[in-house]
Amino acid sequence: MQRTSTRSIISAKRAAPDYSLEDQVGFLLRRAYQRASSNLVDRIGAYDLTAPQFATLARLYERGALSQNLLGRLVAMEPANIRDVVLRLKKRRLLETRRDPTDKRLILIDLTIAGVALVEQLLPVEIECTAKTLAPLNAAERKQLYGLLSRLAEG
Amino acid sequence: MQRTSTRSIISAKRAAPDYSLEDQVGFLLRRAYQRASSNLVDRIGAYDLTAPQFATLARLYERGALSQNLLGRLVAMEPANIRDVVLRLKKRRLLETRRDPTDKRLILIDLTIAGVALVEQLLPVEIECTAKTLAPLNAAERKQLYGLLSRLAEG
DNA sequence: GGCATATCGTTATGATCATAACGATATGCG
DNA sequence: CGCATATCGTTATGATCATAACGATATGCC
Repeated sequence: MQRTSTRSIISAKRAAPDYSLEDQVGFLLRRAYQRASSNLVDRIGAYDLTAPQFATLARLYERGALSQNLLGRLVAMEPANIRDVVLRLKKRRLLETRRDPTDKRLILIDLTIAGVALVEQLLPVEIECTAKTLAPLNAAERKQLYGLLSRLAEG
Repeated sequence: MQRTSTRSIISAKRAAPDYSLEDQVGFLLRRAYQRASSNLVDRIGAYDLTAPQFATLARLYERGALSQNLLGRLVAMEPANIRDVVLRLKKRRLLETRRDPTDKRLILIDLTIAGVALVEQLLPVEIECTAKTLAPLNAAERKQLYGLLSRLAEG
């Protein structure tokens, strides 16, 4: 028999008619991202680089010098966050910063020679990691996934 | 004229033959997750709940009392992380904890009455948020996406 | 020129995340 | 029983994240 209690422990399972956590895109996306990150860190973690850090370096490699804010937008990071990433990479001398002479608000950021070398070394590794993450999918499915995710991200 | 310098600023754009950041699943997943989270926080942020917090509450609602570690596994969080989430939700009296009498290692966690009420209030909101995130996709595409993401997450 | 507005970078706060090391408790098996 | 092994929760460290508030600098427009 269940005794009446002032405590509020309620341990019954409940059925939510139309709801399941597994049906929420956010939850699926979070887990898939965990998997992708894990695959990447397994391979480039030895270089003490995280996925966002490598994305930052790769963007600079592709685009050349960029202002901090623009760089942030191009790797989907808020100003406060890209700042921290830049500081860490700068401390490791993978990139350098200088003031824009014509617009004193801007901090121009660019890879150092060491940064370029590291990116070039890790580009093929990153490609392998993506392949590993996508291993469960065939070519057609990968293409589908990319299209669907791009449309989601753009809203 | 470019003067020879000991500094290593290199601002040339570079073409990486087989690489594009946009082609890396991890990057796409990160941005899609940002979008999904943003949609959720827009709606349930007023309740001061984050997506992982709500996932935790929803899992407890669905399953009833769970040990902290098992709860963490069921919402894809490491022991150290689920601990912090539980502490925050406990402080707000949305869940309660007690020791398992037969296994002293375990902390059993369950929703309070207030927690149950909040979950029931927010379940339909969460469903709306998922719908909003999925808005760019039609029914068939949503089903595709779910299948693909599930296979990715499971590896 | 001068002022309203916008952009850039910074600071502060708080919540996720992953990882490694650790003590406490259970469990399996000889 | 006794010990090796496994599991649970904790602690510590460091990296992402988002948000809000703020000063400094540019820009647009009168």
